[in-house]
Amino acid sequence: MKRSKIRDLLATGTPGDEVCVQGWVKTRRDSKNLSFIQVNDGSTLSDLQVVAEDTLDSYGIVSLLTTGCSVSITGSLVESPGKGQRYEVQAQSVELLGDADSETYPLQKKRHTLEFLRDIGHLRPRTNTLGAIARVRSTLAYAIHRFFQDKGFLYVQTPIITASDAEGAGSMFRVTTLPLDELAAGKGSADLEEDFFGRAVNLTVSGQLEAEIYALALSDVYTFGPTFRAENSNTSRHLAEFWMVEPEVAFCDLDGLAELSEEFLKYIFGYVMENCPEDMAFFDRFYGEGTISTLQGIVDSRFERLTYTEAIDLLQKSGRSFEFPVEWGSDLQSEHERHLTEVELGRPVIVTDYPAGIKAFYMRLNDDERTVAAMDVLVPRIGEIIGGSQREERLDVLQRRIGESGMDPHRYWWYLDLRRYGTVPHAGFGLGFERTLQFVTNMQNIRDVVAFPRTPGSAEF
RNA sequence: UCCCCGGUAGCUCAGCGGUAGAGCGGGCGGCUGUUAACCGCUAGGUCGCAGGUUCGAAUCCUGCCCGGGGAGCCA
Repeated sequence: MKRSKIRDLLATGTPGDEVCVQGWVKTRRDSKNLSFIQVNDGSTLSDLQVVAEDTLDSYGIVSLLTTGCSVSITGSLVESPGKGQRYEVQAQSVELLGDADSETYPLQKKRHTLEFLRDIGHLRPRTNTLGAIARVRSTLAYAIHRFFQDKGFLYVQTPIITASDAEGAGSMFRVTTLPLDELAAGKGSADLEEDFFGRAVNLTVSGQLEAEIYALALSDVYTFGPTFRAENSNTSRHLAEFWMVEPEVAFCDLDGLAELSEEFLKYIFGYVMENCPEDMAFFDRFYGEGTISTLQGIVDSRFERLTYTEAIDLLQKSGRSFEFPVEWGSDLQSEHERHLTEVELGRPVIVTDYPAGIKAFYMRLNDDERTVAAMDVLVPRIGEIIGGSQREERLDVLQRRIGESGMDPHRYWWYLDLRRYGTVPHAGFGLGFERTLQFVTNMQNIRDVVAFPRTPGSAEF
């Protein structure tokens, strides 16, 4: 008999159907002449309740089932007389596929802390929380592709190994085939020309520069791939390996980019709420009431627009004392960002036109020569969720900005060529995928919204 | 990297100088169309590691390791 997913059975099954379900036992409860087996197969948050009567040939097997066992069960789908579920399966046969010794199996039929679950990364996707995250994460990724594909954006795969030191954004992971053990032991000297690529290369910290190449040929593109930062940062919002979404749009200015980012966020949040209602209700219930209403509020609101200068003004007039001073020319701290979006406005805000001195060289210089056409999208509870800018498309200005940043223009020869030949106004932004997922699910620690977190000193699974 | 908090049974924690504890989970038994089931019994520990102080250290001190929260950096 063909196996059915529990999700499909609960959604479209009809009483009387002969079905086969396969999955993992969550719990088992015995009654006088029967046993209730909660089975989950990951297709949905809900368990399926299987009722096994002691007249079954395989009842001997049933009495051995413990949390974590994998099973294959055939029976008939019936309306459940009990509370808590509409349907259940009246078992005809129960097969044990894989045992799980209850003395040693780490997952118990009780709630575990997220910290403990991180230590058993190979088993934690079997929990309600990590399962829900996996489903929402997959749906969110799909929503992102769908949004851009529907708009005619091309999905481009930018390199993971790269020689371009994009924007000097922190430490990079070096990629090499040189014999590090021997070199460390003092045998021989490191010769870069002997290295695999004949030069120093690293794992990418951003696909933006390469995405610009394709935007300046195919108009609208986006990347969605892994990104690496070797920063020694130990926080609930940082990973050494994370995924980033980076649209790059030709013939687009800062206003157009702001419009795109607002439409984008509303779309993906709406898509997840519509397609993962059960998982989202779970997060709302167990990880903070208001998770859904906050998201819905964002979808329904009009994002506020503020220039950086106006934002500074607003913060200074707020009369509130901050740990870090508010003054024109220094970057907004997360306490400032959260005050703006949560207290002052109560909805998402797009802050634009930051001082040139605190932003990257490639951001387009405004006519006032003091600010650049940069934007951050700030949302309640998280702060910055998107950072982007209109790019500097004027060759002479870009050359000057590279020089002022103390960088070597020769290393950016191809980036400058894009301005030398057929340059056009263009703009793009970067969205941290895991941070977005954190925001959607209300998970407090980024290590719980990625399957296999890479953080300083930790890469077990 | 800096600041703060923590590491005791499988899990969550109490104990904070004088013989190692609870709840949950596990095992066994009872009861029951149950659903975080319920009731009883029971097993289970290098008190993170290494030094030190003390008659005596889970408890006090030092160093290290690991985890969490915050900061910086950012996405």
